[in-house]
Amino acid sequence: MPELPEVETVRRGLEALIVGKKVASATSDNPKSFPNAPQDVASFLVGATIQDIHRRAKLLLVSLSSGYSLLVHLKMTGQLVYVDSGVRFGAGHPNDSLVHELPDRSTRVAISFDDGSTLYFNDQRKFGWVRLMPTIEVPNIDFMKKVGPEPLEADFTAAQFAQRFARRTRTNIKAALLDQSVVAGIGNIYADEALWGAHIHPQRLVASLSEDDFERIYIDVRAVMNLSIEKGGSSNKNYVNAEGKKGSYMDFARVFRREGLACPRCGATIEKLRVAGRGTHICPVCQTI
DNA sequence: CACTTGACCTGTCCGC
DNA sequence: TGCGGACAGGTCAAGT
Repeated sequence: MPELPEVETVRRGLEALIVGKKVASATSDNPKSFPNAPQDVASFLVGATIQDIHRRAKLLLVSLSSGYSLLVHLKMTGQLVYVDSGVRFGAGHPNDSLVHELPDRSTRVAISFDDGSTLYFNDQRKFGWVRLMPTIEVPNIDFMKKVGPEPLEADFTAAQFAQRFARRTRTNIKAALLDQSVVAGIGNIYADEALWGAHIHPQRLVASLSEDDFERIYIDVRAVMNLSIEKGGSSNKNYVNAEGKKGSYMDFARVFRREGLACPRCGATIEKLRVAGRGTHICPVCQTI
């Protein structure tokens, strides 16, 4: 599911909804989804107050007054949905059949607050996870040491962006964009959207790209991600924000999941191929090898 | 090291 | 209507 814009949308929602709340109880039915739940929940989660919500790449970091943090990775189908009394999951979506009560069969973790509200971690495919660990240790985890820079930071330049690819010259640009250690937060949707914007074919070898090519990719990565955050992210299927509502970026997508439709720039028919093991969408006229 | 592929899971869709 | 296979927004652990 969620790439940087979706995780950032969830982060902003949670910031408004749960900061300052005190945890009353927490349950998990699936050890894979919350591995250290049994031993640490009672000691470091229950009774703690939510202090703030940060994001690094696609990872959410919820810091607690106990000195511990809750780390959440949504992977492909994870959702964090806050439910106040009386609010139903999916409410507000045009398709009424999506509206139902939580928890449901994809609920893996439920964290309840002392005001009666609950935060649900739902994850159909069980790839995502929640982990509790001391806040002071967070910067030392492998993820933090390996992950690349945040592409939307104001001081992140086109030259720095291009430099990050120096290590990945023998592969294609799509695989390199998806590599979280190069630049953080880009996933399958925004890789395709940005490469279309930059007129670059996803199978172009990194070594063949010019400074000018990198600058166009840099500009488009930032443009599509900023637009998506503004639109509340992309909802292909599972993604919803912290209030259970879908994002609308897919209404603005130019190539992603638009195979068979017209390229909005030249009118040619958009094609789907497989690059770096992922479904990949291109305009065969605008993007040539 | 850099690179590729398959695995992790559940659900849905598409062709027979 | 049923069944098998491909595929789905992301990482990992293996292999070369």
